[in-house]
Amino acid sequence: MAKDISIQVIKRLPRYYRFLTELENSGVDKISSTKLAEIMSSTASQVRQDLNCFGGFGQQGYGYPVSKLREEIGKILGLNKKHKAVLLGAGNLGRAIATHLNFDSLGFQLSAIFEKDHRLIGTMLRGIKVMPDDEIEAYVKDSDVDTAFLTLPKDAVEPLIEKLYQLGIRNFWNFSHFDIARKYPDTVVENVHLSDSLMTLCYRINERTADE
Amino acid sequence: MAKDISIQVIKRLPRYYRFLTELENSGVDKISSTKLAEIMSSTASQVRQDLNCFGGFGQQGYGYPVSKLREEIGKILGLNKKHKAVLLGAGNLGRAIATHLNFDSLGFQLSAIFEKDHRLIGTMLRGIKVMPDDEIEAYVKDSDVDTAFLTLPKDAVEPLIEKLYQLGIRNFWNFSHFDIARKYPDTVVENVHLSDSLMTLCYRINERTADE
DNA sequence: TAGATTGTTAATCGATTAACAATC
DNA sequence: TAGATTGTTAATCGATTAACAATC
Repeated sequence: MAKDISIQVIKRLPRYYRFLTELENSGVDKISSTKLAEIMSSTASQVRQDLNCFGGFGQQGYGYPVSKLREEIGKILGLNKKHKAVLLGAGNLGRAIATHLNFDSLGFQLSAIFEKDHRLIGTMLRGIKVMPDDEIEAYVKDSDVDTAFLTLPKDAVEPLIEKLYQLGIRNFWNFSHFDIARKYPDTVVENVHLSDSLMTLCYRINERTADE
Repeated sequence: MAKDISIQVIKRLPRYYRFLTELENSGVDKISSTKLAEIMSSTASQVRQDLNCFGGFGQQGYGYPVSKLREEIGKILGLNKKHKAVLLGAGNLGRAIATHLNFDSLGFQLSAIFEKDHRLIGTMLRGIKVMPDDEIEAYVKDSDVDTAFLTLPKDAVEPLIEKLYQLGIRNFWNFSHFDIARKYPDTVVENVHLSDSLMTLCYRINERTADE
């Protein structure tokens, strides 16, 4: 189906979706590529190119219908799906994710949480009881989990990842520095490297200061 | 100084840095662009182009000295600097960041933490006492803080951001959905949008599944 | 010296931007 | 109809890849 949309376009879709949601909530019902570009810090040309990758959602002489466009982008992203996911790690980061994100509207269903630390086992997060991490295998075997969220340090992910792979999990939201995609090329891995982001910030601050 | 290095190159630097650190720790003392490319899931050409943006760190016929290269990239990123930063929000996400990241080696010094929730005020994080958020102004005025880490929701950032700007803070590590750069074009903003990342994962999972 | 591997220029590829005809 | 704005093709720009001379 998808005729090779570039990753750059894909990475912009969540932002379109986010801004369109805001527009819809503030009662705006149509928007031009020019206005949308302004919000996106982009150009009208790029907006039209991006949206036309997926079909003509606009109307000439009028613009794009906000609500419809938002819905379409949601469908393209597949947010209506419910990929069953397990969260590994109920430390601060795991808890932040479990409590702040609304998985149901992001294409996932968080179905279980596992943790090694005994003090955290049995506590509740978003109505889900934190389970001991040696029960992962039994749990995943009996369910159709296809995704794992990894909020564990690299050292903890390393010995665990093979088991997850064997259990058939192929999709990873990875906060650790373990390079999953390199070891398992047939997986889908979205990395969130917070320290990389901070280093980039550092560079950009210094660059700006140097310019003056 | 910096002669307009593209953002793509900059975003790769933290990864080079990370892998070079690993190589150094495992006792490797030289590496070729070919080997480094393999680790980076890149090409030898790109590695050489990237590194040559900043000068000739390699030696023909030999390769790149791991330790030296790592050090140089650290300098380019400015990790030796210590930008004074305050963390706003000591919820799960704020605590995760405060406890997991080693700011000192990432170009920053976390100097204070502020929070609204009374139950968290007075608790310690990494040796720093969480302060009430109405003391931000007095604190920043007397210090040379130039950076803020924002782990608050959009609604909390919105009324706060003007104050931070007035206090002279121009650098933001922003976890909220508030669009700082759009309102204040003369700031440096590094956004971490976790939900965008998750939506991208969702798309890529569906795309992969559709291909089969 | 011969072999290896960089530094750097040139070629290719892809993404962004511009332009404009189509059309609401 | 006239005005506005999309859809889409063409032009430009920049990034990646390839090639090879320089050199350790």
